[in-house]
Amino acid sequence: MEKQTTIKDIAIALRLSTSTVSRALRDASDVGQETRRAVKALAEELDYQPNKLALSLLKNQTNTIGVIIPNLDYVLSQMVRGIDEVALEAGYTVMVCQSDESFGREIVNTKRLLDSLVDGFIVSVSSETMVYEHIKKIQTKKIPLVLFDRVIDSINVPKIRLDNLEGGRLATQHLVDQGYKKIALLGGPENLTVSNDRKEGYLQILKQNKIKLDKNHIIHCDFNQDYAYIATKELLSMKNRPDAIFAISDRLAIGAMLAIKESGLKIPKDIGIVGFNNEPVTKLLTPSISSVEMFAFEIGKATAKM
Amino acid sequence: MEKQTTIKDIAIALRLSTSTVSRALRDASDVGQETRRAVKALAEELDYQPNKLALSLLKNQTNTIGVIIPNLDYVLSQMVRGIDEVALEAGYTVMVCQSDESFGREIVNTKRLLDSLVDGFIVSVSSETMVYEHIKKIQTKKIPLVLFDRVIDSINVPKIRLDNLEGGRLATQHLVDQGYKKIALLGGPENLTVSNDRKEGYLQILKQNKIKLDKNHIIHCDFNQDYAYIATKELLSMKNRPDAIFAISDRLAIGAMLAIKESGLKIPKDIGIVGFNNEPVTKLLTPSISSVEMFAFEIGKATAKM
DNA sequence: ATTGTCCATGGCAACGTTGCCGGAAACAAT
DNA sequence: ATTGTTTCCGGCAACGTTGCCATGGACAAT
Repeated sequence: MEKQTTIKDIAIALRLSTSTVSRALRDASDVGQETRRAVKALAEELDYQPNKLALSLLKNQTNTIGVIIPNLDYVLSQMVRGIDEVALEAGYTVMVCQSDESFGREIVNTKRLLDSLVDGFIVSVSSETMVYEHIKKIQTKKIPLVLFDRVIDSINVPKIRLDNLEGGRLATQHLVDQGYKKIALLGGPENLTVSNDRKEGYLQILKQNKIKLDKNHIIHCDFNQDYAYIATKELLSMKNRPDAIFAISDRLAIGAMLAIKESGLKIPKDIGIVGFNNEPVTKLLTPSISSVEMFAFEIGKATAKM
Repeated sequence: MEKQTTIKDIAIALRLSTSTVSRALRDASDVGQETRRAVKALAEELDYQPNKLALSLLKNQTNTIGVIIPNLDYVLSQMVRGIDEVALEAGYTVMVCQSDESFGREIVNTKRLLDSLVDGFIVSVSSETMVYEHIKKIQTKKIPLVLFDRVIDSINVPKIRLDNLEGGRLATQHLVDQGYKKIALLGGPENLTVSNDRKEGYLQILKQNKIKLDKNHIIHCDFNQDYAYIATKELLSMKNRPDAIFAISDRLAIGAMLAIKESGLKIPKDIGIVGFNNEPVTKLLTPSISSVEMFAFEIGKATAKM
């Protein structure tokens, strides 16, 4: 790392003071025509880049926003892309940290970003996260914070998420419409609002259609394809085997389909399935999982704007 | 954003000098037992966090590494996860920027990161990138740089990539072994080494097996599912229709399969297909695309270590 | 000739931290 | 009593930048 050319270098070369150079560079008033020209020319020649660190220190503002997400699956990637986009335009840079669904990592990440003095936080909590001290800490420091996708109800900040309740209703209704009667739910971790809202929608629709619920047909598992695979195997081996599955995310749906395929059952003849999230690959699946639309990219954009 | 408590605050409260407080906090020598205890206690109480900016300015070191990638598809996500992992352990934070396959964006991003004074760069160039001034600039500033996945041959820096040549050979051989004779290539942009190496492997295997090549069977397209879909349609409508397709990435393979499915042809009876990259969803496809294994995560780790 | 006004520029402090040097106090050795 | 050696601490500069105030010269108005 070579040392950058500084304002001082220019000042010395031109026998000026740093103040004058600073003003000349910023097109401020109170600078002579001639000097201004000279300064700018030399700056150009020496490839002068203002030192952001010094500025940040002075202004106590880093022009950086920290993003903490549990992973980089398709949906979140899209969101991040959206965030990135608006941040770029607004002159901010984003620091993305993955908690990898681990609570400990999430803590470390917030800590890091916190003392990197980011100007704002955008967080989607990990599935392990059940204690929110670290999040609250962000608040007490009065740093802007937005929660997205996975949201914590008990914390009072701007939140962005899908209408998961409605989504859950739609997905379930879709299966009901196709005539399935014993619809199982492949859910996420029980503490996640995303998952619970979708589940609530599912329950509502069952009730509305007077379908009796077999409690064994509700399985909670991690957001993990392999887990879903195992869970589905279990579902399929039940005496009262479900004839349809509502998987709370596409990733889970994929695990489920693998299990179904292996069991020799046919979709949708023997068993129906519906996912959530709308990853593009799902188009491929035979028959296509009817995923609920969700414009992650747009959502990311909206989040970042705040 | 509340103002952080500084070393000065502690100094004043304890009627000490900032130097002493600084030393006490860092467990340096030359500090009395008693003072040290007092300082640490107060620091704890006031929740003191050292200001990284000030430190960075002083040391001219930000403990940050910049990552520029064209997108966040499955493979790159995995790589980023790997990078993230080692960076975390090493006490670095990563700034991920997506160029979105746009040359302009890539330039802006490098510029941003450059004057954020990152300590190192990890770059995978966009598919549009054909001029490398911005990359060279990183070099002239003597900032550590590693190119990965998509690599530029003409630049002399550490590079990390798959053995794409061998990968291309394996994939093609796989199809040959299954008895296909007219193997088409669905390639990426022509300026990308990744793509070209795989293509080279493909050509080698055809030659080795004395399979004559129909030049029309080689199609270059963007790394884009829709484009692959169109290209495949074209392939399928040829007089001399290929009986197998080697898609240079899984994403392209998916596009191709969509087109095939629509045409009513059956895989693998009527037409064979093989992808690259090993996205996990490909397990699902009937029959599974035999993707060449690639441990993106490990690769990301290796990259970051350098 | 004195005063006032304007313009261009320089000087200094500040942001939060550390590194280096100097110095006071306490005590031991001469 | 002088000198030396510790031990603990404060002062100052520096990192690169900007904001504020001071200062000097030129020139016009009195």
